[in-house]
Amino acid sequence: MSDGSVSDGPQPGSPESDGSRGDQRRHPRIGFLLSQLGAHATELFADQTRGLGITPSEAGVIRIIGRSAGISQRALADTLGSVQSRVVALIDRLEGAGLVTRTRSSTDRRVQELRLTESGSSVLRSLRHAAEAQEAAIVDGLTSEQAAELFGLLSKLSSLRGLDAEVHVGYRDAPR
Amino acid sequence: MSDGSVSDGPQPGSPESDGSRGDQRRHPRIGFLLSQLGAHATELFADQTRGLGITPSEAGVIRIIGRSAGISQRALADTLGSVQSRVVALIDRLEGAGLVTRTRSSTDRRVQELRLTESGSSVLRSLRHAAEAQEAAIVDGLTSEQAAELFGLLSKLSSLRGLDAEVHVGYRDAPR
DNA sequence: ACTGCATGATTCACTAGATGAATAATTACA
DNA sequence: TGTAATTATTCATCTAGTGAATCATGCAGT
Repeated sequence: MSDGSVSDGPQPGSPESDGSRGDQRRHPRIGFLLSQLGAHATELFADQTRGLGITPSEAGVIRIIGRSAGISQRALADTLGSVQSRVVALIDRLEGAGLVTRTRSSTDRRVQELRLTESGSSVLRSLRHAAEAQEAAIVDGLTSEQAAELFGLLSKLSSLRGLDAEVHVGYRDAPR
Repeated sequence: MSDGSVSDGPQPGSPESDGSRGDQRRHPRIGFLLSQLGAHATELFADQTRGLGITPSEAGVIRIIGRSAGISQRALADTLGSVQSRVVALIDRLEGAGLVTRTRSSTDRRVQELRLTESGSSVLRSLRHAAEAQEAAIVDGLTSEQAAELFGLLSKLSSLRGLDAEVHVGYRDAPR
């Protein structure tokens, strides 16, 4: 992901995309900056998970299982905003890598209870450290006042958009 | 893209991803917010391009050709941070849709000169309008002072990261 | 002019991630 | 009991993207 992919999206209106030259851009292009910086943050995060031998998706799975031990694959799919068949493949890999276990529920033998193994928990700890390091890297160059201001504005935007921080990004629009 | 994809990345450290409950989160999680809002902006943009019958990647291609009529596929690939073979497929589609033309250069018959057709230009105009509307939607709910402040902070972050607004996001790391 | 190398476009085989439909096992319920 | 819903799983398929190989063309040096 760190190489030259065409990367769908991150350019909702590039700066001066037309022939009208000069730096008189009528609009702030906050959308463009958000897409660009968001993609950048996302790729930094991907670099870090790659160092741990997992993909960003798998990192998300590990985080969710970490805070909801025993969750079913169905519930995991809902939380991710994904579908069951995708979760099967995801867990297949994480189970094969020894990070997650499947155990049939004793009360409902249809469901697989998902839990982190010891090394799964270790990966989760590494993920948290990586996230903290990344946070520090991102605000590096801003004063703490600026960082606080930025956080406030982004939080406001996020709540205005109805993006609940607890729910996954790809989930807004409901898997039909 | 608007449905439940697992969407790699957009969660560089979710809020309170562990068992330690309570809302005492030590870090602002600006990285998380940036990923989330960036993904959101990207998806809004994708919704708009979909309405025009093109993908976000194709929209990027149209923008570039629009400001550099006669560009070669090779130069386009470099600008996109992609590879020639990918561009072939992209242009195949846009040419088939009647938005772009290929003409062999008279001075160097290896190169294909890319230009927008009339409807290609029309799509480009629609893209610009869509981008403006999206910009308005994004800052809706912020005062103009807040919007200006946010723009300043995001610009600063962007330049700190060395993200040149003219260069595509996926291009930082050079296609080896 | 000839040779050899570089370059632009194209094709092709392959991969990864994702999606929806079908199926089997199990549970819930009328 | 029997019928419907639910969980996990498999499978065929799709799309985007990648790198290698190929072909035609241009160009520099001899």
